[in-house]
Amino acid sequence: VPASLTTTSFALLGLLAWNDDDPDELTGYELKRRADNTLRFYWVSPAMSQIYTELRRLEDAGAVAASDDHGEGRTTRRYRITSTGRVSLRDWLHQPVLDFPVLKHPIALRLLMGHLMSADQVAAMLERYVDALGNRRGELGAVRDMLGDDARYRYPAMVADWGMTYYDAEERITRDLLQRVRHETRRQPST
Amino acid sequence: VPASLTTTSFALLGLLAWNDDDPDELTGYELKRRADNTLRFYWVSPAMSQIYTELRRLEDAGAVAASDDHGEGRTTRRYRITSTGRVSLRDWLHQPVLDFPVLKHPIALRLLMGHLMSADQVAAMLERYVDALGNRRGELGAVRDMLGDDARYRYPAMVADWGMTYYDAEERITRDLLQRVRHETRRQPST
DNA sequence: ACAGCCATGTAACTCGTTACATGATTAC
DNA sequence: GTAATCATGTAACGAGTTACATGGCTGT
Repeated sequence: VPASLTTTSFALLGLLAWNDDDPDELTGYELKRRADNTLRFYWVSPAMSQIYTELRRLEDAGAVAASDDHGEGRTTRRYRITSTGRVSLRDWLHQPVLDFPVLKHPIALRLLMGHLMSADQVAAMLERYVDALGNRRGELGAVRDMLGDDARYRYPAMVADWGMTYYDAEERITRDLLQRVRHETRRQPST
Repeated sequence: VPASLTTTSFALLGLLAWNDDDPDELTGYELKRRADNTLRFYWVSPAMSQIYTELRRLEDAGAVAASDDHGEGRTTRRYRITSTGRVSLRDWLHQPVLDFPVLKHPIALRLLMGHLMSADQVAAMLERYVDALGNRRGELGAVRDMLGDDARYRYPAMVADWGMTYYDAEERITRDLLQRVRHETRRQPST
């Protein structure tokens, strides 16, 4: 018995609390897409199977309510947040944040062992990372554009801006490192 | 049977490959401290129990060799990287990096649901985060100072510089957000 | 004498993943 | 007709955590 809700549970619950007035009724599938547009950049976008598992847990906790939709043939379940769910979510938000952000940075990790690679290899790795950053930044930019300046999406927009600034900073740092690596290559040609 | 080595395995193996000439012989405990000074900031510093588990796995894979140290009374095991280990580590570094960095950012996550909090609460959260960032930045700064400009620690120093720049950028962004939240508070006093 | 650090390990458990299985609906 | 997308779930597994257990060594 999993007992209590995790941060990921609350993250998903938060996605169902987007609108105060006209509450969303989402399928697991739709919730996954919403997670891909938001959670992915600052947390984790859980696998589909995990989404369904969490929804079941949230339902057991009374935080969401499901309604089966026996349309024609296919049955879909739509979930909405309950008032109980809103209360727990607010309670959770009221608690002081204990954990510092965790970064799992495979490029930084490898750069730590740069002395085991050739300078060219390090440079190639960093260049590929700059490309990947550009892509990511583009994806987040698209999300940001979708949010517009609608007052309802003020906070999601703020977080998206945060993310974009972060990616910009990251690109700058990486380009600097690239120069540093290339510079030292020139001075000490071979490794 | 766990089969193959993970990124964390290679991260720890990399910590044992610090010096090419005079190879380190570390206990699990010492390895943990080294991880706390480096891996913690860009990857994860595994729990003690995990360190011992990984060392056993690396030993099974022939990547490290252990020597029992029956001093007086207490027996300690010291691990050093083997030539096989160096080869696997190099092989691993030669592979293209497939994964984009993963960020688990509890503050950004909560900010996403800012509309469920009072502006004061959001501001307080961000202020606490700025403090925490300062602490972290200080810790990393101490590590950076220890590395100095020794050519042997060039790459670790580069990564530490990266991290410090990152924390600086993060603090700037957070302060901006803080202003944005306070600004909108003035315009729309209560929530 | 006692706290705090050094040192090693096992056991239970949780989170989340991939792989598997199934099938309806929609667009071309 | 067939590929892509929508939709929902189960099963096996892996990585890593916390809790537990044990004990030596060091400084005050």
